Amino acid sequence: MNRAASVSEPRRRGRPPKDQSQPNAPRARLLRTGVAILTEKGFSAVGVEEILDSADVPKGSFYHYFGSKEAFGLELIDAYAAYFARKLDRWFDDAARAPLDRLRDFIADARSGMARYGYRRGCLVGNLGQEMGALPEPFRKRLAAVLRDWEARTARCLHAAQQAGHIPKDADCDSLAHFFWIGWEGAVLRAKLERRPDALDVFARGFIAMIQAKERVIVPTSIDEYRG
Amino acid sequence: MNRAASVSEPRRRGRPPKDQSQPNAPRARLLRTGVAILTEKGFSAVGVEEILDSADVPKGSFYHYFGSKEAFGLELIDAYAAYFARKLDRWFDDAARAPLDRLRDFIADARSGMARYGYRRGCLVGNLGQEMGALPEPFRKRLAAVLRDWEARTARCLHAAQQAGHIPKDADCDSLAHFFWIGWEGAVLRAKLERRPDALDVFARGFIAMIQAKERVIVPTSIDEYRG
DNA sequence: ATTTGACAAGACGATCGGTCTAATAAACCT
DNA sequence: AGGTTTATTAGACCGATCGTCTTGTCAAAT
Repeated sequence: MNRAASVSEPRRRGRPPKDQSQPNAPRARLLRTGVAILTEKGFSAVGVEEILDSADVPKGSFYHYFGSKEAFGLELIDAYAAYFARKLDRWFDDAARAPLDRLRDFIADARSGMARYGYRRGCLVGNLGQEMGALPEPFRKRLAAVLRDWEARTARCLHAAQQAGHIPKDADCDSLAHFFWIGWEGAVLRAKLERRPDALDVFARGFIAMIQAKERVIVPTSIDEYRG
Repeated sequence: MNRAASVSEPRRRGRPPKDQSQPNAPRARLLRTGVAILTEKGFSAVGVEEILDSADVPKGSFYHYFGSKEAFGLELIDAYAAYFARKLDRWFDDAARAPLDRLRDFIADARSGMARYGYRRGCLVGNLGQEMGALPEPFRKRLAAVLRDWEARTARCLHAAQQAGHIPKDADCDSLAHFFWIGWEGAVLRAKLERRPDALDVFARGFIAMIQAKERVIVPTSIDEYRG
């Protein structure tokens, strides 16, 4: 509707916009740096200028690319969610690996990702979640939706494991995925606080053992009303 | 050594300090409101003035009672830790209840505590943990120590359950307590994000089922090096 | 060359952050 | 009472931050 037929368009006049899809176009740099800084410090603690400086983008440009700090924050969430969804798919859809190994692979990757930055960076979603009280309302829905999306992807992986007979037939994979992300965010938080991976390991081990247990461990809760 | 014989002291000169042990002496009010506001918004997002206003303490007084915002924050952690430790003991040492019921009681209490404020307030420790990158270093050790303390109290309760035969003999209660607090902080975060208690319920149920499982679920990790 | 629109530079003012100094209040002492 | 000592408060201070805006430069189309 709004940008249809961009191909046969009679070519707009004036300076054409930079190809902002280039991975180091200013706009993309701002998003990348923004994610890096906010995963470490959160939203309220960081001023736009710090991001500008770090991304080497002139201050005058910020409000050319983004309408406000809030709008920037929302785009940051989207960018992070997209990046992370790709990552999840990369691990969870790797048909060459057994489903539960895919989960283990993801966990190992996340672990080494935290190690790479000295356990100083956490999860953007978890970070902003904690700040909810100080954040503009639109953030809430967005963050909650992102987590539900990750849970859905995780649940698919668990279903695959179930079909492969690696977790019990009667396990409720959706609830298990929900449990996983509740606890995993806690583990990331803890690892960041302690600057060591122990929490990640403890939670991951516990979870994997738990889903393989013969006895039913998660009582399926009424997912019915579990909607945004 | 330092404040010995305060009874027979020859009475100091000058205006005597207000009795700051009174629960609504300015200093105590500042700590109370500080906890309330920071559990909602975090540290960096909140200015001292907001706390002063809300506590009805004049701005000039702040640096009479506390050396800086940072010093105030540290005291806040202590106050919260003390408050919470009392709460834990109250539930976990209730000899009239079966050990696992004590855990359930604590969970129910925390749940209704969150409900009371519309799921807008989380856990001070979790909140500040997320902000680590933006917080002065001293906070880290303090927060980590608090969590270890809570874990130790929880482990005692689990040991009692073990002795009562309600959880398997070979369960590693320390590791289980560790697992609990990793995930519980995640659940509080999630509940705050979604403004609903579901995450608390899901995690609590899963955990309780898990610790009762006959199969060993948590592989005891090397707790050896697990020191501040 | 000139137009057009994409982008950059950096000042701006309002506001708010944490901190500090000077004033006031409340006891005590002689 | 009048002066001394200490507790508490009022409000100034200065630097930072946020979002905006004016001005300038650049690249392509005409």
